[in-house]
Amino acid sequence: MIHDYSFEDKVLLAVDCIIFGFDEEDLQILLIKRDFEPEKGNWSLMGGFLKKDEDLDQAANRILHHLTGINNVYMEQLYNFSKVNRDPAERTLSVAYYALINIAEHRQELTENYSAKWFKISDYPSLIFDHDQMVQKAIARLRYRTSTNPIGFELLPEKFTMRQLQKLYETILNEKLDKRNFINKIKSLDILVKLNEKDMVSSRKGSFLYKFDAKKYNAKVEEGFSFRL
Amino acid sequence: MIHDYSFEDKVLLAVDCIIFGFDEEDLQILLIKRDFEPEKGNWSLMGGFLKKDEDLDQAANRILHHLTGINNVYMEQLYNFSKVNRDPAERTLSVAYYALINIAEHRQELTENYSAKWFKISDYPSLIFDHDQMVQKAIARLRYRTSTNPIGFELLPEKFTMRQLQKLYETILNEKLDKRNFINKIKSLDILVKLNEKDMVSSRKGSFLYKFDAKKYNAKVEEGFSFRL
DNA sequence: TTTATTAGTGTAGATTTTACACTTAGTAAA
DNA sequence: TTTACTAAGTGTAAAATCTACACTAATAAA
Repeated sequence: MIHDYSFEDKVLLAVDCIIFGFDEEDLQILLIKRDFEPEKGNWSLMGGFLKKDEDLDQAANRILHHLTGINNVYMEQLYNFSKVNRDPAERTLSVAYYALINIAEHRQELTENYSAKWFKISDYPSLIFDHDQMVQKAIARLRYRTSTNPIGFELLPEKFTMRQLQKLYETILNEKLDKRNFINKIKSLDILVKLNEKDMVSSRKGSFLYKFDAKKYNAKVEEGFSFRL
Repeated sequence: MIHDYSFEDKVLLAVDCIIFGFDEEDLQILLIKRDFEPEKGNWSLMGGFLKKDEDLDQAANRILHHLTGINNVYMEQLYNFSKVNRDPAERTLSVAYYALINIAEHRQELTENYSAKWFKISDYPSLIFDHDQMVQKAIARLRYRTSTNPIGFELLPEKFTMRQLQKLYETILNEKLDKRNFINKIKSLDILVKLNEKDMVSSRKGSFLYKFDAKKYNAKVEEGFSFRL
């Protein structure tokens, strides 16, 4: 039984972020080229180290903000990766977080001020250390989470079309969905508001825009409703 | 961009284990009375600190074995708890793991050699630090995991009756299940073997014993089967 | 031999999921 | 202004799954 903490080993704790975006057709992740050794010049998740006066959520937000200028997005802790030699330079553990970004809203700030680059999930370079494993685990978690919570909307503009939403789920779940069945399902959930506004980009006819109604959703949850796609 | 790791803060990393058992009627957790300050004399999860030459899975197994004599059980990393003042004595983070134990098989060694005690999930003392939160999160994860993976069997003896299995799921999911529907569902999964043996304890008639057929399950998974209860 | 107790079994109705094809609205080109 | 083009939008029948429900069977103890 341990009494005196001072005999215990301390470790460096990194926080690495899998940042997801969605752009019309593809689920994407935001990567940076590492500019220091080891693995200098190779692609990497965004990361940093936990400081002693912050918790992990704060660290993840700080790191995301520092490297991208982005604030206030959906983030969730994923897993603590701890293999002894995962970082050849020194013993570090890394707590992975994933974040959901609305690409369109943040494209400017990202490309103007930071050296990050978006890659399609279906075709991204291999990453340093165990970062590939982190991405795979993040995708699995994202699949589960988007099926049980209405967080997919975080990846879309505030106003979106049914086709965008469907395409998003198809991409995340990696399966083709039937248009009518999908719309019927979504409508039956009754957590969207249909706007009197059309998106005219995707077709001549134009398609109606919808918004996620968070207030309605929360009220329904109070009454026992649970989202399930 | 960080270059020299030596300027970064290091932290103490604890590993705490939520150890689940199941005993006829109730889901239980194994707790110990803390015998050092702070919070001496209060009930606590089993924990210890990560050593620099082991990964978290190893640490969790070592701690479990050291405090209970138990080896080779199902364990899964849960979450990394990191609130700055969660341990008033010193800044520590804690990675929670949960374990599934077949109580009957381990009762002897536990009560003979160690000072741990089983408590019903429905009625256990309040715990030190953020350990109550850990337990709640572990229950939620257990609920999800047992619905999507055949790990419930880890909590039962190798040979078990349908009623035991049903009672187990009822307890974990916290809802009453219909006997016939449950059995039909389980049978349709086709991953159990019925033995020519009866358990005569629970009734005069006796009830047939079953075993989980891991080989068959794995073969089915290969072919695209997925467990879902 | 009777009694008491839990094990074990099937089905009809309700609900949910799936598969599937044509019309409409609007733009752009002729 | 007519025509052609493109993606949006809509409903239903069949299949699959889920749910509710009650009696008989086997055995040990009295």
